[in-house]
Amino acid sequence: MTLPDTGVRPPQQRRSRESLERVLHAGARVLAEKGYDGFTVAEVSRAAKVSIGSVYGRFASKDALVLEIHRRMLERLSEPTVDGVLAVGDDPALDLRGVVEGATRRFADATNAERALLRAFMLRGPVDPRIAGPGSAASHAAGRAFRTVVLTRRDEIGHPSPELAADIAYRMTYDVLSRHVMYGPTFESDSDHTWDELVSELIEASVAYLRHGGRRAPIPPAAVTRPAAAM
Amino acid sequence: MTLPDTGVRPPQQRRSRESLERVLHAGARVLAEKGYDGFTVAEVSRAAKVSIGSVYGRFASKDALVLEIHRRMLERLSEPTVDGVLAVGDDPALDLRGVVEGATRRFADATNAERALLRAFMLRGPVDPRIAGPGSAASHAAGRAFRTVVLTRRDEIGHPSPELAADIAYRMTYDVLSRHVMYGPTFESDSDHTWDELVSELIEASVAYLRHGGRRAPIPPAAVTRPAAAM
Amino acid sequence: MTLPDTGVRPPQQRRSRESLERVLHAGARVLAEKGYDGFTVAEVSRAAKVSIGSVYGRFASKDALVLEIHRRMLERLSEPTVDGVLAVGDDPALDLRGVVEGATRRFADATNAERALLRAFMLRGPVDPRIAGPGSAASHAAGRAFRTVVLTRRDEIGHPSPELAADIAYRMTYDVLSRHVMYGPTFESDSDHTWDELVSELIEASVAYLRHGGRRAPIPPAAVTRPAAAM
Amino acid sequence: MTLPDTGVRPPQQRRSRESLERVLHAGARVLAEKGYDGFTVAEVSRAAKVSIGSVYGRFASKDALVLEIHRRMLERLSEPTVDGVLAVGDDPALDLRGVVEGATRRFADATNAERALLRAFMLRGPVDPRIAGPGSAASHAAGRAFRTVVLTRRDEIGHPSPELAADIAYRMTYDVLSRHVMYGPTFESDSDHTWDELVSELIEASVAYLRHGGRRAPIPPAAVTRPAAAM
DNA sequence: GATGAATGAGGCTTCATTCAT
DNA sequence: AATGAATGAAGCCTCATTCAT
Repeated sequence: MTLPDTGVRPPQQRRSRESLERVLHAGARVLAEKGYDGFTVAEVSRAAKVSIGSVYGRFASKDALVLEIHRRMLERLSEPTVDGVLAVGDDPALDLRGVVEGATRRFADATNAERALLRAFMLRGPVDPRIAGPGSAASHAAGRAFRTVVLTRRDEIGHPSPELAADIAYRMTYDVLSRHVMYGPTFESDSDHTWDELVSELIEASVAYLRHGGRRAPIPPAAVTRPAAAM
Repeated sequence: MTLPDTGVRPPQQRRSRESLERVLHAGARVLAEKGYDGFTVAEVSRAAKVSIGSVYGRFASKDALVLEIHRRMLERLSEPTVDGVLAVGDDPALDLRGVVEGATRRFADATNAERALLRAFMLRGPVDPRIAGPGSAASHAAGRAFRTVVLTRRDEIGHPSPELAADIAYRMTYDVLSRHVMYGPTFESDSDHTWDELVSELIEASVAYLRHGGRRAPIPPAAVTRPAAAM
Repeated sequence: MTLPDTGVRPPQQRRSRESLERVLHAGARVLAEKGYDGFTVAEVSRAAKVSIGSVYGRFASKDALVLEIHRRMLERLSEPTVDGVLAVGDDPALDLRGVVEGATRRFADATNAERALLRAFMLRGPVDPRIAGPGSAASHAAGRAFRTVVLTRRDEIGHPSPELAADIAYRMTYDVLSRHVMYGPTFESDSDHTWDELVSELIEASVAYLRHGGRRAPIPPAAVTRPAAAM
Repeated sequence: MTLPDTGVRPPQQRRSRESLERVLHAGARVLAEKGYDGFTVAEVSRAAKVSIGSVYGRFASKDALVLEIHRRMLERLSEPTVDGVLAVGDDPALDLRGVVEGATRRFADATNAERALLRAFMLRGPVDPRIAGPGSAASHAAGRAFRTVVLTRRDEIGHPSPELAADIAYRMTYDVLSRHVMYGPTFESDSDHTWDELVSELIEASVAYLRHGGRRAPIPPAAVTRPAAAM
């Protein structure tokens, strides 16, 4: 995944590299704490203890700074997530539940690690395609990895279209966790699940859906629904 | 659910009431078409063909206008959704799949009907608690209805905590559909499902999860996983 | 000559028209007194005793204001000049000197009337084609009028190419007077001629050049130079 | 002609002198290519491949650099022009036309050689007296030389005030050529004369004006104006 | 009441100049 | 001396809100 140029002015001295990092960290902090609306150049310059001119010495514009913060966050996030998820598939001891659990937890951990920044960018994405584009690309990559891993246990999948099911399972996971990041634990529903509970149940839901999801014509619903009752 | 005062100045005359409605509709249109960033008082006044002064004659502030548009959207959305969802539970012919399908489709239809406005408010919510509060309350109400209905088919639920499962199923539905509304069909994953496909699979996933989700100690995973194989 | 849209926002109330004029006059004053460099929106707003926002209520941008001031100056200048110059040609009593004198004086008077503003715009033209374009067009129109009038006395013109000579005569007049406007009376040369002296001599020079300018092979220079001496 | 101190810091070492020259040349290039607006210290430092600090090591301020570039341009321009023009007067074989032609061509060549820089400074002069002053002085010197030479052929001058006529002729030449330099060939008038054509016609105009210009009392205007008609 | 003009704080950006390294 | 990073005043522009008509 190639990320676009974000208008960063390459530093030539040590002092300048330090200040560039100071600005980036301060910017991320401001973004995380005050959101995109509170992210003004003056505020960043204050937080970084650097003059406004200095910010512009490193970044072509406010947008360039935002995009670079975003780019770096994705860099921290994307490759490790993809690699981590793919690695799960390599353990032959794991059944479908095992790989779903592994992949989901890796993904959830990565997401959780960048909660605060992700929140700001997820709210900005729909307004700015330069955020949405790379963000979406990173999610696509993670989704491909998730599907790849899940489909290695294809024989355990009962859903008539394993590809579709794997995709939907990824979306459910991505969307529930994203929403948790954006709005907190109790927005949609008043029961306050911890992040770990949420993750655990998403795993359960994915596994159940992959195994049993999708209406299959030949099997009468009742039979599918209550196999245990038949025993 | 009590909604807070939103700073609307009660109109005294018929002409006033008409102009108030014009402003509200134009405001909703602007919000839907140009997003929160494009929602300026001047733009609304233009769209409503009403003077800026008149807007302030009806609403104490720009925020008051936004909140009132939000309040009305929730009004259109909330009660019908809750009632619709609850009504599903009253049909004794429906099994668990039936009620999940009915409840999910009612909810999805309602959400879809307000896509454009919802999009703007969902992006605003995390920044403004006066949006998030009522929005969350409305979602809570819908969630309660969903759970209530689903739990009427409690005997079909295999998940060890039916309440938890019903809550999670609602969240999955809410979050996947919300994200679709906010970011479009291909943000998280590159396969482009239609709204209806998405809804159908969410139903499948919810049903599978409710029936089979949740690890239960006594039952060895393999047995649960592949009952069909035993046949 | 059609002038381009300059980004003026049409006023709808009397109050607003007044303020528009106030801004335009103040802007012209600032431009005349402090030059283009001193022409800041804040300065204009101060001079017009109007808020900065008000300026932007009338004009889309600082540039739009400048262009409108320019447009109006050209409007005051161009048509009257062209008409005045052309009218000179209609007097049958005038010989070549007469029409050159009339045309030159009309032109000079018009130029002199807008000295201060012309100065600012002449310095801005080379940097901004939106100034140079209409300015040049206005000069072209005046030049055409000048040539038209002069060429009605074609039989008095000794220059082998009357069209060329008329054009050059116009340029000399335009350029000397423009430079006087831009730099004052003593820039190029230390003798300090009044505007009227300058105009008178430009007339003399034009007449002499039209009558006797251009080397013609058959006529020996001496003969051309001093016909009077032959008498 | 004494030129003022321009704030140049005298270089002590060879390396310094070289860098000073680099800055001056780069500055002139930037001024010529991007105009005064594009002339920023950062741009010059880039063009000169010298640090900003070094620029300030050589010149007290941006203005000091500009003034020094100006001073040097005048140095290249002024003396050679004056000497060249004066030399023309020494050739006894030349009549009035001859000296006017010689002086004008020397002057035009010199002007043309510095077109690009002259353009920038001519636009700056009216704003900055430290540019206008020396520039004017140089022009005065050239004007004096021009008049001196022309007046050596005083007996061929028909104008009642030869001094005035010589001065005006110089102004016409200076102003037409300057304007050409500043605005290009077609600003005032749409016919596009080459530089050489322009120079040739300026010579014709000057000669004609010197010989025949100026109304003389004894000769009745009508007689002068329309001798042909009398025949 | 209705209109839309007026206000001005606050946001982004540039660039001459200073100064630590 | 040389480097280029740091500084901050000053410029342009937007927009929520007020207020004269």
